[in-house]
Amino acid sequence: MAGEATRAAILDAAERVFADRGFDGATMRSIAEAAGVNQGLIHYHFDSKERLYGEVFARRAGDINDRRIERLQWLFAEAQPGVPPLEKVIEALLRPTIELGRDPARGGRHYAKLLATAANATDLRSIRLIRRQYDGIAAQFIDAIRRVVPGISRADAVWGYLSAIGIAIPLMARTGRAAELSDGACDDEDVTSVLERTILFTCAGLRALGRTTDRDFRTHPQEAI
Amino acid sequence: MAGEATRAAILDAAERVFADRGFDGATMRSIAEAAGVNQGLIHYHFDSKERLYGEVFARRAGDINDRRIERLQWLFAEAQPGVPPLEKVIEALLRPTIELGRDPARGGRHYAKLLATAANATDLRSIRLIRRQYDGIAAQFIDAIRRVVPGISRADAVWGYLSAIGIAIPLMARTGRAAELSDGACDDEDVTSVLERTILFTCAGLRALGRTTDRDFRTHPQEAI
DNA sequence: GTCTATAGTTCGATAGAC
DNA sequence: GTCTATCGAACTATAGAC
Repeated sequence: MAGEATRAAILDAAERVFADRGFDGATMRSIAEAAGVNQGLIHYHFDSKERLYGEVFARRAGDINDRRIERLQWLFAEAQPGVPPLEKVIEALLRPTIELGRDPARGGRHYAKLLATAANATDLRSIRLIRRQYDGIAAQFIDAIRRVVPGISRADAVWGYLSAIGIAIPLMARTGRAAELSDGACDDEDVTSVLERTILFTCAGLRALGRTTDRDFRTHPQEAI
Repeated sequence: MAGEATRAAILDAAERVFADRGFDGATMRSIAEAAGVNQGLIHYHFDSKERLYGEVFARRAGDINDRRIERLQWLFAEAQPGVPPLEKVIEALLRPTIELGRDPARGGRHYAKLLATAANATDLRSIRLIRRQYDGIAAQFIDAIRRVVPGISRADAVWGYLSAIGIAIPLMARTGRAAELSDGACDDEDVTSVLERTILFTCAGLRALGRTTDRDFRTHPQEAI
């Protein structure tokens, strides 16, 4: 059954081309060329460009989110009857994606670029796609943050979650911007170092939100800034 | 001289259409229609789609960055011989963009969406464009962070700056995701509230980076996480 | 399943009247 | 400056042979 291998080759090629040029910038011709097949065959396997795009996401997102949830549930199970440290929760959220973008063996690097682009894109197609794939996991981690950070409000847990994701997204894309702005002092590629700094930064931010209630903001807006 | 008004109308329309559909998704036809002019006139004023895109960015980026630098220099001048609080520095960085995206009177909302999309895009066109417009300001704020956060390394200042920007970018786009994930508890549109939380979160993260040196990371990677 | 060939659109850009 | 009209190229998708 050569069909499955062909499907995978097309998905790999599409992932790479979509990552480099975006949905509208990518062409079925260039994807076909990159996959070493002809254009008609892509339509045979995936119907339309739109569906192909969706399948590229679905293939990876399921895997990553499974690993995140697995880590998260294991953390809470092991910490019974207490709760795990915040650092571990944030690590469970961020490590799978950061690692995927830096895995030299697999094509995940391209998916990481693609996801980084789509996550902040404002066109309806991207927004719907991201929501479908990632809103479920967001709810679970927001809930976990609330259980682990004492005194944090629901709203602050949501803001904190979105901040963590906001920090992590450009890291996934490995733009090399940190290395550039630091004349090489920052190493984009070092998973351990990147992850440690991100976790440190994010947890400090979340705990600060937990220490400050909403009423403080509203009552003393001038002093709060 | 109706030419200038026409130019502005085309730029406004292009800003809106590019923000909604991206560079490749936007068409010269749709921009012309949105501007109330014909397609040929756009080429008369801006030569090509590529140049039009560049001019849309240049028009706003200069203005925003001027306001950021103005605030920053004023802060340091006023604090002499000391330095201003970190909170003020981060506010100077973030307020102009957050406000622009929420200004109901001007078209800045569309530019904010456009910038959010381009900032994390991985195609070469977007990367070059962002670097040209924003690398200069980045260097100045990284320098300011180093002067204001005691004990922070240059690398951590760069990571911290990029984290702050990473958090702010999705806020600019006003996707409504926070409101959605919190069942309305978070208000994306409230500039004051968004800015206060972001500043609180970011400053806590930066100070945490300042307290932890690089050597700690490398020596005890297990405990650090 | 995989190919070639092409239909049917839509694109960016230009020529030329006014 | 602004318009109409259109060129040539590129696009997605499909039809049909093998």
